[in-house]
Amino acid sequence: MKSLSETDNNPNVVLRVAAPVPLRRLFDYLPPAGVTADLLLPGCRVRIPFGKRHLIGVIVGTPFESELPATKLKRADSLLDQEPLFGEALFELLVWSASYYHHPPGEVFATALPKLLRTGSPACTARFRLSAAGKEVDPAVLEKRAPRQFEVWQSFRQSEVLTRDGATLGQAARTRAFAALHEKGWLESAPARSELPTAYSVRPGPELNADQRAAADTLTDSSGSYRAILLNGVTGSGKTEVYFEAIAKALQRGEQALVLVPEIGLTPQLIQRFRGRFDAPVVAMHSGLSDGERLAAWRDARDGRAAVVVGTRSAVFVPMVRPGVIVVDEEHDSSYKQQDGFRYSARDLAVARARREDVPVVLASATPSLETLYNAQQGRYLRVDLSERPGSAEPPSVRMIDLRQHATQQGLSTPLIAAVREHLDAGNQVLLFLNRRGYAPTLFCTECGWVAECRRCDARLVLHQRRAELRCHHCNAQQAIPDVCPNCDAELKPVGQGTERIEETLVSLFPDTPISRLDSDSLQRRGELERALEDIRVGNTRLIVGTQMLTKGHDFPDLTLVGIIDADQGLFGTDFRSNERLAQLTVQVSGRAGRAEKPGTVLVQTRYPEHPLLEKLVGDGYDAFATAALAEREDVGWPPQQHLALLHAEATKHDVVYDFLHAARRAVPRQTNDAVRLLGPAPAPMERRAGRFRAQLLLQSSSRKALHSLLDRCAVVWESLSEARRVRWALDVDPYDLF
DNA sequence: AGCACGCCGACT
DNA sequence: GTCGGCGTGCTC
Repeated sequence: MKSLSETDNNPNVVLRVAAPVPLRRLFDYLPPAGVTADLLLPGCRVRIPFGKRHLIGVIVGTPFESELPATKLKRADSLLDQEPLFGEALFELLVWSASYYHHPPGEVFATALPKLLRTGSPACTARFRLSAAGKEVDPAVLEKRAPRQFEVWQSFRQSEVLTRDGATLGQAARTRAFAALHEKGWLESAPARSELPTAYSVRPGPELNADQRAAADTLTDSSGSYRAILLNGVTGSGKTEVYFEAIAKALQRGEQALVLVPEIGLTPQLIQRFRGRFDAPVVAMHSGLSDGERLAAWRDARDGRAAVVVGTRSAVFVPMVRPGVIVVDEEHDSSYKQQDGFRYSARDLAVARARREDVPVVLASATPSLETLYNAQQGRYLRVDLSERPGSAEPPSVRMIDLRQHATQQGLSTPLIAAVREHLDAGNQVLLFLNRRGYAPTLFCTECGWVAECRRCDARLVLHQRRAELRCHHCNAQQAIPDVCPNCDAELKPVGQGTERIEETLVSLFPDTPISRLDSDSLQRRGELERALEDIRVGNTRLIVGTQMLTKGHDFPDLTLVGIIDADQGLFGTDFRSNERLAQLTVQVSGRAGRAEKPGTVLVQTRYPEHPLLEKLVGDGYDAFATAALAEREDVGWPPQQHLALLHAEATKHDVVYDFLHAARRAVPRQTNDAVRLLGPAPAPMERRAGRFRAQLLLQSSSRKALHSLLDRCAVVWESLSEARRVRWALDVDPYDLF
């Protein structure tokens, strides 16, 4: 029998690996054959045998021994990286997020990595140069025999060291020629480049007004160490210019900037704006990238080739050699919360990352989330306000229209119609906002009361006149519009209004006015939104109706009137966040109204003008609304003062959902104190959706610590319940909504 | 999650 | 007689 030291060159090291499986534990392995312990660094990928298959996991630790007997340990297949994929701060953030969100660590790492890295692509851009043999090649012969190879060979001779994509020629030809040269041994690997620029170049920015200057100075004063800053500025106050200033300062020190933007905010125009301001490489990371593009952007960020990374939610996990500042634009936007799988908040993780990287983080919004306002109130974030609207004298005047007092025509009240006419006659533009697509939300039988309902959801089918169909907005099912009531053959009537119907009404009321509807139905193809916005910008479109798509976007130069067609949807929503969302939408849409010489007007239609939160919002503005809303949240025990976690489950069979949730509740140990309240199991606000029954168990606590210590103990138990196998379940820490 | 094993129903 | 349904166990 051979001694241990002969069979194993590092007997004392065990690899603790996060494997990409939905299990809340780590797996121990022996190091791959022939790999010395000093190469096995946390953050490197390893290929591992796992049951009958082979997976790629991430090393999270290298303890001296495993809790398991050595005989149980398998040997890892191979080490994929020579250096960790993440910097120390980012690595720690990932480990911490797995525990904070009580999510399987392997899935957390998998979420943080581009697909190609999950499947084994090299993390470093391989670099090559001509080998000794390659230099000996007779150019004339090669040129004659293989002109393509010659061309690639030439480019290597000129620049000495190149990446695979550095040579000339088109992609396919280049790859083939490259492979041929490599095959012949004429190319060899070159060492990785390590030098970083000491500064990225920046163009001079526009002149800032006093307000902006002061804000920008506060931001730049915070550079070099962690600080969370709420940059609160009304629409048009020039927030972007202010954080651009902070980015510029970072770039000048040779530091990178990470900018998170909402999903719909990352437009080519925005990227252009960044490229215009910074004369340094700007890379975009969003869902539209191919796998290859995504990996390239990831590598550029990690190696410091990218000075600025602008990305959506998942970009919060992009490694950067030398981060200098993190910005979260429109921090209140709900797209920062991932709603499936690893349910993280990119905004919250941006703050957590900034702390670990020891850099400032800027949360920018005209309508900050109540969480962020609360954090500012508590002194955890520094609040910086931008009150001025540069070049614009006055904020728009906001008034309510009491729908109980006025006649309406398809949802448009007489005073609203009169105001629209007045503003159009004055040569201005008008925008009407309604967060409901389609023609009518209900198709109703006038005789028997039948309504068209989705077979797979607890929801009504929405009538889409233009497409001549009934459509479910929750599962996307569609069907033909029946001519008569399927129940009693009587006439069917559309009830209520969607944007399509408002557009129709406007066409009949204002036949000579160019009208445009902006929602996801009217803008199916790429580029249509851009064209529609351009038509508005140059003034071809005078009257606009649309959904929340209108909250973001361009300047509408002649827009002087904004109408909120139905504020009541958000007033009594099932969700604790619905009034916050209503306020944010209203303020964001209203922000489009009014420019320098043309003050704006906002009209809000409601049946509840005396609703206290609406009154605050309309009368005193967003801040006053937020103060009142925060007080209300405190009274009822919702976030941000208290903390929530939601155990959500769904399945095609009703009973298995509740069986699981009851078992989960029973598995919660009796608390010594009742620091955590358990609510449910209760049906989700829409119990049946896309053919599945959905229910949830809500955990609520005033103590984050108590909530998390309960989850620490319970998550692994829930995971192992036999009932858990029959449902799709998810644990959502800090849920955004209670769907 | 994925993959194996094991135990009961309608089929060549 | 077997092909295959999904309940259950396991993954270092």
